[in-house]
Amino acid sequence: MAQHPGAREGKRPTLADVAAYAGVSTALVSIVMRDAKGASAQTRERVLQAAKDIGYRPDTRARMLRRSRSRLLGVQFGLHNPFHSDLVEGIYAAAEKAGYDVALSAVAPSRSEQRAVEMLLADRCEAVILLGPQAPAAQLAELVGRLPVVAVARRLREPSADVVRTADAEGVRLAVDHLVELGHQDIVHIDGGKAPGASDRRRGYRTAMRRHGLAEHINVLPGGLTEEEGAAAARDVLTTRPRPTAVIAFNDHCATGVLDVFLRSRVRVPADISVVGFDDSRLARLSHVSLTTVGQDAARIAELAVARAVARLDGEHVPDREIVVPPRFVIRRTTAARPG
Amino acid sequence: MAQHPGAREGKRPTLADVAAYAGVSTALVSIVMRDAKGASAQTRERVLQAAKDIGYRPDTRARMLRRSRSRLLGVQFGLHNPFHSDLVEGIYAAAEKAGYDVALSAVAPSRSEQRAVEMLLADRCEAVILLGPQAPAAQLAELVGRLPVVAVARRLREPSADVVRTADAEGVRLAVDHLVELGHQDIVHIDGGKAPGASDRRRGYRTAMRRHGLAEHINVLPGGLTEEEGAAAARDVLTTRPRPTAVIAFNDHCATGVLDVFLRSRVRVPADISVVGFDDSRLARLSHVSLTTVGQDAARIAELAVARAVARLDGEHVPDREIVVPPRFVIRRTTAARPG
DNA sequence: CTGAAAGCGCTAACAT
DNA sequence: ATGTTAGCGCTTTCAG
Repeated sequence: MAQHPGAREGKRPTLADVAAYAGVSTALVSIVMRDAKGASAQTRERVLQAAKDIGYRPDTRARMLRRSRSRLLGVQFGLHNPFHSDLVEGIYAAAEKAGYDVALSAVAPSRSEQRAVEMLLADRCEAVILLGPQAPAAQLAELVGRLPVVAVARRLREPSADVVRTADAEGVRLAVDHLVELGHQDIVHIDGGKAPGASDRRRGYRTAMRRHGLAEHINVLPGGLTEEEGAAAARDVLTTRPRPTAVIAFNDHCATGVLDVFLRSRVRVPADISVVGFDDSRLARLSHVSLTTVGQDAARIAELAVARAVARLDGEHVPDREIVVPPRFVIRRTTAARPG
Repeated sequence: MAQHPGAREGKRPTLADVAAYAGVSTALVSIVMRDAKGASAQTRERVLQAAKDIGYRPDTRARMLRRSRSRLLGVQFGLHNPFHSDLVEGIYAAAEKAGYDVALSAVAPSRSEQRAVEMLLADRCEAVILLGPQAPAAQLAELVGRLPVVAVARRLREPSADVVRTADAEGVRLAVDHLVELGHQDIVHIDGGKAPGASDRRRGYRTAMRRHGLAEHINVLPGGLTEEEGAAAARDVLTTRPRPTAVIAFNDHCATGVLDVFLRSRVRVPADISVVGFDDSRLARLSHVSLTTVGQDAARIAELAVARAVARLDGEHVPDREIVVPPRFVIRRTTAARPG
């Protein structure tokens, strides 16, 4: 026996039902449901009770349709990316404050960015926020032609879309400064290949090293975004002579892989070698990891991205396409003075 | 200068616009857009071209409204839960095959299950799939009164909702069997407290131990779902005398915390002590982790959950409320023969 | 403060 | 094969 016989056609209660039940007009019910003014406290009460009685819930779709505004912010995010999860959480909060709903569309190995964005468009989102988009600039530009687009954590050279990102280069500079202060010279960078932000971080590393007169110690090892790639690179580090005394990894995940390999190889962190991550994700904060890292302020970035999207929708004058958020350097327990 | 002047009021092209442009009726355009029959190949071509020319995209909401079916499956998931990410990916795929769209609603520290479900209801999802819901049974039952509900990875004693879950108890039994075969006796279980599945896994552990005549070796340590909690429990393990030779952790995350502490304490895995996880998440598969674990088949669970939701919507006769998916035991490199 | 009525963009009968 | 038309559930003037 089906529990929801004809769930397909099942008519949920509508405004009209509530109106009939409460003995008022649909318009009045609408007013009450929207918390608009124009109804006496008494009527309001009665309508609310009626709605509750018959289990009425406003229909977002009909509402959107009528208002010809969806008040919907589309968010494209990497399903398996913890940093994106943090951002999404912040976006939910910021959007609510701004009076917008959020439509999520995930990108995964089996679901392309293209598809993800299509859904968002079909849902009539008024603007989209793309987290770490990999789409070619041309494609983004085309999208910008249709609606406001905010790209997060992705640099664009001729920004067609708005961009909110962390000052990647500066973040790495902070890391280098910190390590140099601790006496390190042989500081190696495990990079992120062509991931968003990777080239900036490489550049920041090289610049900072040079500024400290450590040009000859510059050493960029190919890495990646995953623990696996970090682990592989860490093995390279261990065979490098002279052996580096400090490692700046592309991100926290990568750094975790590095730590793991060092641990297994009886290389002590931070006594023998210091390790710095990037993101200040949950991972870095785990007490047994306690990773020194460059913090990206997910909450702030999320807030700014939403604010920017809303500003565009409100037709405000927006001076700059790009918002660069300064990183915070978080010193924990994986960095220490150079050994010896 | 705003790039989207009046983006608010900006009228996107509608069916009528396409119709006018192509010089046909809206009905015909509708037919073409839905790929329904009733239009000549020639007209079809012309309409499609017109749509492309003026950048038309069907409006999902209006479509839903009119069809009085949304063909929308609501999915509630834990934003920071990697296993849920795997499930979501599978659900996208399965839903598409079944001709449904997916509406995602995340649960996070700052966003309760209650809120998440509210959104799904407001969006007029026809059915909801809840991943690892923590809501009390009564609340679920109430929800079931409104629409078909499939709870994934959560046991219900008097299932009001449909349930798709892994045979947790059996999974742990497989782990115990494996360890006993390797000669282990002092096998400790780090549990998951009141997380979904935790009590089943505890029970499975106790039962299996007893069946092997190891009742006196039963030892359940309070743990949790996170690396942090796993790490804390691992410290307990190290102070237990006689020291256990094997650990079955609540899940892979927890096991990772355990591994980390062991590594730091110079306790070799698997030479000194064996470790087993649960989930077979990405984490377990990382080459440098290579965790022996009890695999939950995310793809299959996702598929079954969608199938069940669709079956309910189709008013099919469904014999059982509960679908229990057998676990796969995955032997990697964290288990070995008992030392000595 | 309340009600009647006109659509929002689309689909599905029903005509032609 | 194509056009006409009546709503889906809601919001929003505009009159009472």
